[in-house]
Amino acid sequence: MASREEKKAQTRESLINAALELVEEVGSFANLSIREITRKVGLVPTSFYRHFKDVDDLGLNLVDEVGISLRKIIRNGRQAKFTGDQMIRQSLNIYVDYIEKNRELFIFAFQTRTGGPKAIQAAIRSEFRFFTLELVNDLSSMGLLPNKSIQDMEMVADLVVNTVAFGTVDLLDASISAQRRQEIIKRTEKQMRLIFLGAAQWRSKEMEK
Amino acid sequence: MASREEKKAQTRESLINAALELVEEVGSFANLSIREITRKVGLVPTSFYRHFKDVDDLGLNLVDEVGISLRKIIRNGRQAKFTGDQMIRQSLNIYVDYIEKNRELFIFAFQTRTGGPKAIQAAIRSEFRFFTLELVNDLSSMGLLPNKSIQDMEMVADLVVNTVAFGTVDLLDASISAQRRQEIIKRTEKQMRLIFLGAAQWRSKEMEK
DNA sequence: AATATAAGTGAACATATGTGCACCGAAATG
DNA sequence: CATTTCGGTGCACATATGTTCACTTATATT
Repeated sequence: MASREEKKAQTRESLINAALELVEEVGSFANLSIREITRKVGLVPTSFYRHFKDVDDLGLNLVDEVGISLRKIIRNGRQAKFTGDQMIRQSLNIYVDYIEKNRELFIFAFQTRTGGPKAIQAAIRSEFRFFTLELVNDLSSMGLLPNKSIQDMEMVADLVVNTVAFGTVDLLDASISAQRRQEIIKRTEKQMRLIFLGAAQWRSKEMEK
Repeated sequence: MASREEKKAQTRESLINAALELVEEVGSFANLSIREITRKVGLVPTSFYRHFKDVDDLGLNLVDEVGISLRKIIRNGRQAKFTGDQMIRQSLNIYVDYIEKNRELFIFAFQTRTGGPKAIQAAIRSEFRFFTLELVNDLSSMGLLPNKSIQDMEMVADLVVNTVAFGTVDLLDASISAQRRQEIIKRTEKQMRLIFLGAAQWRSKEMEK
């Protein structure tokens, strides 16, 4: 049977999941309430304090999960050695699969990036910053950004991350059709191709500041 | 002296401004309350109903203001005929000046784009969609995207808008230094240059789907 | 088997919210 | 000047919230 700490971990999970579902339903993390969350799980409000200090505390735990997810995506991308031409599409597919399996978590992530409690905003941004830096590593080790300064590599990686992020926001909208979904992915893929096309030519232009 | 309707318009403005300030302070539109807003203005809660049906109603009015602002930016950009090479920088400067003079409004805009009441989210996205389509017009009439299909022009315009939008989010952070501010602008400019560099080369690549 | 721990409970409180209603007084209207 | 309009007021109520505290009861520890 379940030990006490297993049981605890389990209701803790329930609380986190309830919070995520509410974020999607209500459309914002900012006004989640302890009572709302516990109600959804079928607990009494005071039980919440056995697991988290307050709602922001739970939020920071969500951010940690986002961080873990981002690292998994990077790892998956790395171990799947792609062939030059299909690399963009394949990487994108890995990413899309992953975020769709973690819909609510990424809705939370992209939402909290610009809204909600400042501490959580800062934490999320820090995770994305880390992700961007990892991408710089990968892009340069793959030889995709030859002869570029660190700043320029970061600039490109930043552009890539933001582009994909924006596509993601549309993609996570629950009410889109399968066709629209494909359009969004296609569009994002094109945008990434275009970025790398520009990046390949960048060196010369960089000078004329 | 002030007529009655002038007076009314004036307190209406106050309510809107108070709401915008609160959005910046608290970090989200989602949990603004009627009492909070009226308290800030120095009114009694019930007065709110003389101007808006509820907080979401006020929100939709804010979205309208965002729409107006975006149209002004487009217009400004159009009437300032730029020379090819400096075009990107000059357009960006116009934009940056404008959003910094309307800080709170754009914080609201970028925040509500992914969070908060769904109706408002939809309204904001619709405004940005319009902006993107206008940009398509401008880019093509400026001859910046020759020989491209409508879809591809939209794809590029979308990329430009999103890139600038992301830069904006960082830029509107109140606690950044003047130096950091310049870095962000510089980075965004580079990213736009890179995009147009890629766009110029796009035609050939487009085929190999 | 006796005891200690701690997840979940339930009642209670102070506090905050949305909103209806009757009211006031100054501006608009006739 | 008499009357109407209407932005702002003050009170009231129902409802929702965070958080405290003492409690139960199943699991761990001894």
